[in-house]
Amino acid sequence: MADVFHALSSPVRRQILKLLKTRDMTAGEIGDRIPVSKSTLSGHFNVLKAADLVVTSRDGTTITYSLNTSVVEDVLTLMVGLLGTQEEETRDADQA
Amino acid sequence: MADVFHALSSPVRRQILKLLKTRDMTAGEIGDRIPVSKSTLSGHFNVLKAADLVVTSRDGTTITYSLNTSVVEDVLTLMVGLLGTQEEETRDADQA
DNA sequence: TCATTATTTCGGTATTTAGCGAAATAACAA
DNA sequence: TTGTTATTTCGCTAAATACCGAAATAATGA
Repeated sequence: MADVFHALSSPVRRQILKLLKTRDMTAGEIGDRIPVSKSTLSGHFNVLKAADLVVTSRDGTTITYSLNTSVVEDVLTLMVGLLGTQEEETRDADQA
Repeated sequence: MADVFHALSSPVRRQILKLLKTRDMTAGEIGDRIPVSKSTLSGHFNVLKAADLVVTSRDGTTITYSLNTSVVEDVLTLMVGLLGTQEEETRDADQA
């Protein structure tokens, strides 16, 4: 449960969590919604995984990310929703 | 309420908040308890102020820092207590 | 005004972080 | 085996952050 705070300190990572709050998504789907290279996104995934905020499951070549539903995580997503992903968000696709 | 998450991402800043949760303190008192230079600490104070997590009041030459008690802040300090300041904390004086 | 105490601002360096494109890995189908 | 799609790892650069000591600012008392 090491660096949850650090994981949450990035607007991009908060947006990833926000997307995953609506439903599970593959790395590619997330990539379609967040304007950042795949490699950069992969780095963010690693941070989120290290913080235990997301879990993955592989199905063939695609990897699906899901929020790690746990007590701590509940509190955190509550906060994400409470405070928004950031003042003016990265928001490039919120509902898409 | 801009970067609360960023403010919380530093172990030193989380420890400052933890200290202030017990009582208000002057910059000097906090300096006595956290092993970091006064100038560095001052930088951390700025981050905490920018995030609206602390407020100050001057009395002569001393400046006292207090937690900014507000709805958001309540949730946050709750989290700080819940998760600790970090795995192995900076903790050099918790009760001192 | 000069000295004293408390705190901040000012250079400066070192570490961390975010970002990229290209190459590597993984799973599978032909 | 070759090819295709999905994702990650590997250098790399640029920007942000943490840290320090020294100088500057602020408030006050002698």
